[in-house]
Amino acid sequence: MTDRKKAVLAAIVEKYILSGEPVGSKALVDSLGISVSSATIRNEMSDLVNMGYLEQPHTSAGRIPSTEGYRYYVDNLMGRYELPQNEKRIIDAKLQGVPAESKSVLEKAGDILSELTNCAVISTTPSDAQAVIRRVELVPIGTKTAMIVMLTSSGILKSRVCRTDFEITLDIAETFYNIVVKFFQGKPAAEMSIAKIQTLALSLGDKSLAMTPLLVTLSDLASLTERTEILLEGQSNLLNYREFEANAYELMEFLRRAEPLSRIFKSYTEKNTGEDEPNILIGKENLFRELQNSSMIFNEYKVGGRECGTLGIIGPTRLDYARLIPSLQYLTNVVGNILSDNVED
Amino acid sequence: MTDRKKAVLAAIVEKYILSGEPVGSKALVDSLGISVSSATIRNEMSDLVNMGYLEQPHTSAGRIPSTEGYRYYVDNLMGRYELPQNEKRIIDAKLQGVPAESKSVLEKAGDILSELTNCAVISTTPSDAQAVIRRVELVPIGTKTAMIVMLTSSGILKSRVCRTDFEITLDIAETFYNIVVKFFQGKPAAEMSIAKIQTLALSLGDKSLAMTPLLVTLSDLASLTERTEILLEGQSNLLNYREFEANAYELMEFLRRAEPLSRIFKSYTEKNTGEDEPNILIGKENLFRELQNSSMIFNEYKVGGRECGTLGIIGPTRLDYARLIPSLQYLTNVVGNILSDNVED
DNA sequence: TGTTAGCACTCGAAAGACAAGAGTGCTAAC
DNA sequence: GTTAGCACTCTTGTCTTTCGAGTGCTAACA
Repeated sequence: MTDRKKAVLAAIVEKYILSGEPVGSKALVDSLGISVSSATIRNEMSDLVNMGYLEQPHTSAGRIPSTEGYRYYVDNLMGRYELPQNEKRIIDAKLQGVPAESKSVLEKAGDILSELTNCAVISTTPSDAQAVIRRVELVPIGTKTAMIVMLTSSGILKSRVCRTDFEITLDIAETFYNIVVKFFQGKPAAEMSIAKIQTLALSLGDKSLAMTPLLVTLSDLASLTERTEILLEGQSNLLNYREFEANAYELMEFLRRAEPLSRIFKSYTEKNTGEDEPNILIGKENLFRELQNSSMIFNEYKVGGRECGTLGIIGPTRLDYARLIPSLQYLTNVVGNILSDNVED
Repeated sequence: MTDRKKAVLAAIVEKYILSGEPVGSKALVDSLGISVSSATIRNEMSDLVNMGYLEQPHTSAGRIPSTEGYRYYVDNLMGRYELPQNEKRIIDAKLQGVPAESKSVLEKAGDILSELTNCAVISTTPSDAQAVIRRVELVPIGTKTAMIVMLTSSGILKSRVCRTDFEITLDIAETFYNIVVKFFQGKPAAEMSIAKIQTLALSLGDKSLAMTPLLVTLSDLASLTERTEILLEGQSNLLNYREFEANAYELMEFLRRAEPLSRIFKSYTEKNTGEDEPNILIGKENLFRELQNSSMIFNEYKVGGRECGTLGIIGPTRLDYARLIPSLQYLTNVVGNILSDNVED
């Protein structure tokens, strides 16, 4: 891989990212600084095709980068930028005053990022399989209705309304708190299986009937700390790319299903060696057929020093990787910081 | 408008709804029970064009219903169906076990409805300009963080996390509750303007600084009871209709903006004379350009006997009105009932 | 007066022909 | 190793032609 080949590949990738049209040798010579003829470049391009970095849609069209070409570009050729200060300030300003709930923060962050990138943005709400239950509150709403609020050590806050057939008396509330202190507080949320809850409820004698719905709701909440919810923003942006004209529906349905995405995220989160680099999946590197002419860039955000959620961009393979990565990185950082406030104190 | 004309119009509308292709005289004769020749039907069709109920895309194509044609069909010709019991049961089953929060209920309902109709579904969270604050709770989350939960007379439940720079002591909490009882409880949520809150906070002397964020959050919550949030489900369904091929992006962005939609809903809710009929807006009857080749069917759901939110379907003008209306009606009913449970007691 | 058969006419969609243009690959010369 | 030159390939756009579905009209009929 000579230096000139690298320059040619980089130029083709960048030109194609901008235009979406196959790049020809002549147009390339102009944009490339070097003063060589188009024929020379043609030879280089032909080599790059043989090496697998470029492909031609048909004989007489220009070349477009292959998955491998993008990969080489991203790994070796692409410049690394820092997001300029004023962009950062704009993002900060937009996130100002967003309600502290993780979902609101992520929705807003996704909104900002999708506008910034013209791509679809996916994010997962914080989840933590190791989370320990820190605090549980029972908030009376009506005589027979209460809201249960649960906070974990990792700052995950979940609440749900629970409706029962019995009056929630002070006595019931007290029993509930006793149980919480004895069996839940300080224990891993993952241990609160439905089965456990049910045996526990049975042991309560005459209070069992009234307590069961409360405990079941609490166990639901506990199980939510493991399960992530997937949020999707700016999907309509995808409609603006020629490459999705044919199968926009398929792609959007795939994104809506959410579950495969969370599988992808999870498998890469586990692999992750700890450094703050975003994961990049280009074109055919995606195992799901629906994503094979898309690229994803995703990055985990840290709440209280621990990775527990993901923010990602999905678009066509010709993403402007160099520009998007710093945006994504900054936003994951900011999101992590905002959500970490829940952990403090 | 002779009986036969009515039959012809109805048949054309129904055929077109099914196929999306202009309907010709010959094909029509077959599907129409009457034994007349295609020439006769052609005369009728020609009349219907003159009356404004049909239009032809070009001379040698079949006819398609105009906005007025659909309108006449919906108002006079369309059969009225009741949703069959087993469909109802399926819907009920799908809504079983959904968390009682209005947003979760509406999301699920939208999901069900969009799958049932192959359309996009929009819904608004309950809002009530006349709502009276029934109950407010301060839930400690951390030393400096609390969650404020507010319940209105109409069963609207809102909560938000509030982070302060001061420790939320028992004393502060007590002061908060005193203020709530004195100034908020039993009062209309709409009266809690920021200005009022600020003068109130100022009068608190040395506690003012600690109380302000709490009161501001509460006032935010109060203002949320008036403002509706718009939820959108199944938008990708729209991509399956030929009529949206060209401007899917425009339509989806319009739906995403949400605000114009809520204006539409509001203006029709006010007009509403009280009977439980869904509103139907067909094609050009929509004032927004982006909706002029779409139709909307929407219906208000009642919480505690009072209309306070909307559930609606958006699709191409050739909606299967007769089939969709009962589905929509049933779902608005069910949603209303589920959400009304929050009001009881 | 309403209905029908017959037929010329219209128009769009599909298929084919053709030219233009962009880009390539190869060869021979520098 | 580089370059100019040139024939070749393949797409895109335009134009024509053909085909067929569907209409509108007229004249005849019940």
